[in-house]
Amino acid sequence: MSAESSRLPTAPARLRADARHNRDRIAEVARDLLATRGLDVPMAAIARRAGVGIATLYRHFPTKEALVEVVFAEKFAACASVVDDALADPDAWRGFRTAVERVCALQADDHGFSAAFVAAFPAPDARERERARAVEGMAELTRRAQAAGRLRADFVPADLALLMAANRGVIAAAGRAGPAASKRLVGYLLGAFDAEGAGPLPPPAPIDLLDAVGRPPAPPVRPRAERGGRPGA
Amino acid sequence: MSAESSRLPTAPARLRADARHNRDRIAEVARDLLATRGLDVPMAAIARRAGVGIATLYRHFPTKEALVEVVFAEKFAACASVVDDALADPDAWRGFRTAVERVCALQADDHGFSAAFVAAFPAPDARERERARAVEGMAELTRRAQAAGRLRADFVPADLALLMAANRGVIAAAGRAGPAASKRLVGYLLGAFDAEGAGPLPPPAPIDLLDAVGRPPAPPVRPRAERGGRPGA
DNA sequence: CGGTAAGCGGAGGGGGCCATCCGTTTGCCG
DNA sequence: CGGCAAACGGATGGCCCCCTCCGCTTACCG
Repeated sequence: MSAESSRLPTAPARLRADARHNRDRIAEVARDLLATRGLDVPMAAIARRAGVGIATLYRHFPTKEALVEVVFAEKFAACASVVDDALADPDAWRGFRTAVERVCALQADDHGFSAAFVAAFPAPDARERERARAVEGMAELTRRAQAAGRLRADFVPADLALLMAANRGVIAAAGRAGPAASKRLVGYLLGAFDAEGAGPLPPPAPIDLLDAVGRPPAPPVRPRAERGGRPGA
Repeated sequence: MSAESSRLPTAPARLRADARHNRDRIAEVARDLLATRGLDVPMAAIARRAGVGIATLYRHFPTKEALVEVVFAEKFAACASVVDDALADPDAWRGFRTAVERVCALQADDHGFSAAFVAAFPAPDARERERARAVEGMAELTRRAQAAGRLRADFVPADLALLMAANRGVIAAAGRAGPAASKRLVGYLLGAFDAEGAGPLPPPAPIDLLDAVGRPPAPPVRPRAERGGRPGA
């Protein structure tokens, strides 16, 4: 955990003070916008809100992928540490349950997280290994919880992917209510996974059917030209 | 159910034979491509595959929205009739369960369906009323199933939206395995909804975590220019 | 069979996005 | 305080998408 991870070997390690400041500001803004509006946010928007030109943004992060990778690195780490915590729990079922809840909460708190979890991009090897370790950790939690007899026997690790995919869908649909909706979904599914039957449930979240089923991502205002009347006139 | 629904009042009711043929072919191709590749499929792709020019496509369907609306009209109807069937079932819980299963299956069979359910667009009034009726029908199924004591009391109609959103996420993530993954998710959730505890479960579907969490929609080949070495050459 | 309008196809306008180029400004070191 | 390289920013190119315009073809009707 040194203050700053190593940089590309060819790049100069020292940045001018203003450059460093801009870089940090860009990362900060990107974190916010990516979490709020997802991966679709244009680079130009990030640059503008950071108060820098587009060129500056691209100088610090040669591609959008690179920016996303950097921004979500910490989320990765959080995810991995959640799994580690869970593995340390002596109660296998509680460990499994809290790991699921916390990972799903990470997903819900950050619109871009899911999409960037694997970064969608090649992903550096180090990150890739970290991811693999987290996945293996979840599989281990699954085995333990099943051995403890609390997780139903027909549960398979792929069901975790199912869960996360479902969670992703709910978050995308619920908008502002994402975290609440996610909690309720997870509550239902953990109940379904539990060999001993259902427990209490998080409260319902106001999620609309239109959203559930696929309202367009962001139809703010479409002042497109009139149509209908032929151009004749 | 006349052979052809009424047309716009200003448009000529009679089409030339070739025009009619082309229109049908376009609709057919659009059905296929929208179901397979989702709403993102470009109009040009539809036109090309239908063997017509882009202008022809736009002459028959003045906007992409209009095309999607027409193409998914029948899916709407199928959805509504599923609810009607379920309402006719004397066993309230079975009606609820099969309605959920069948609607989710509709979603799974057609990538574009979710996104087009409300068409994302204003949607004609008739369609809008149909949709509202279906929603009300589902709410009624919910009440009956709860009255029968088989659906847990803390279930709320919004949980149906939750379910469909989750289903949407799973389908988007599972790709080819969408229908299987959807079935398993629905199996879990119906188990969680059931006041009497879990039943048997559909088999697991091979869904990868990368997909669950947000692999890019379609990264076929990106032969983009090299980067990495600074432009300094 | 011939005239006419309905129908056709492709080029291109307009917009959004990612990424780059180049003239200008500015922090840094002596 | 002066000079230089590092850093800046806006304009720009390329790509993809939706949609429209316009000259040519072809089905239909008398």
